[in-house]
Amino acid sequence: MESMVAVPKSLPLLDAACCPPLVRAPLDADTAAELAHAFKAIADPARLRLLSMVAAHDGGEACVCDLTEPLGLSQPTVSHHLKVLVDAGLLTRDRRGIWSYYALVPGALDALAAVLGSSAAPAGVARSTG
Amino acid sequence: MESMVAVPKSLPLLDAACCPPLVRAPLDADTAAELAHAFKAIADPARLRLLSMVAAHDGGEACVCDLTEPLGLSQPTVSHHLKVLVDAGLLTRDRRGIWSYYALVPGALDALAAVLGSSAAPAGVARSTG
DNA sequence: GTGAGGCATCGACATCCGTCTATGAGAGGT
DNA sequence: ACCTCTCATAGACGGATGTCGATGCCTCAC
Repeated sequence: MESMVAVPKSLPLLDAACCPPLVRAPLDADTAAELAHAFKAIADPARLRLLSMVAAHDGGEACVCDLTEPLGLSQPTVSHHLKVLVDAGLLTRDRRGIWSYYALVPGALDALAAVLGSSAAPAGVARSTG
Repeated sequence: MESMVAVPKSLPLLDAACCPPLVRAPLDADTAAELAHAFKAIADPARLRLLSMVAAHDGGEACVCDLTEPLGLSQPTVSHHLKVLVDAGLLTRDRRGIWSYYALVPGALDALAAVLGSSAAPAGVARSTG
């Protein structure tokens, strides 16, 4: 059983947790599990580099062939990491011809940042005297 | 678990990466590894709950005895997770009497959030002189 | 139709990680 | 001095994770 593919949904937890950072109130077990799942997606050197490489690439998108060499990992491994990021709702996949172009999901990283930061939240998020 | 002694200090990587989020330029392997190490610390349900419970606790600090029961994990496991968070520079430990009080490191989570947020780098994260 | 190129999936392997029980180290009270 | 209480550490175990090579699928060119 592919235990890791059990996340077809995007990031509902971020919608629910966009405003109250985890420093405001204790997290329940379920919310913590979903948040941890999202953070696990970015808690890997290869995936962090993939995110930054995709974001910094020309046009804001990149195909696997653009990422394999600079990352120094095999093509299947890169595809695996990209799949994890897509499943986590952080990347989108757009297949054009024989190439798969990956791009950042706008606001996804910001949503994660909003959970962590009490003051680094995007505009509009209330900021209390914490 | 001392084999991961690569991060004995606070979060130097965050000082270096506070301004340029990962979406600005591709991360080098070394920076990515350090960032991943920091995110791994919070990429766990138990540790996320610990962070929130400590932050929301009376006085902004809590001892192990306050955290074990609501977390539903054994005391050694809780101590293990707290150690990971302390090693990651996210918590401080203050031993008073027979109790160990843990508290959030101010700005630590904000620094991590700043790495993620692209447009969430607003009028500058308040970085008190540390 | 046939071949070639790019990518996803499969299966396997080594390692890491979270959890437990058992035990050791300090501090405080009687 | 002794006991109790709190916490940290040690050792062990099962499951999750990152990586690879091999293979299959799909698209395009000829």
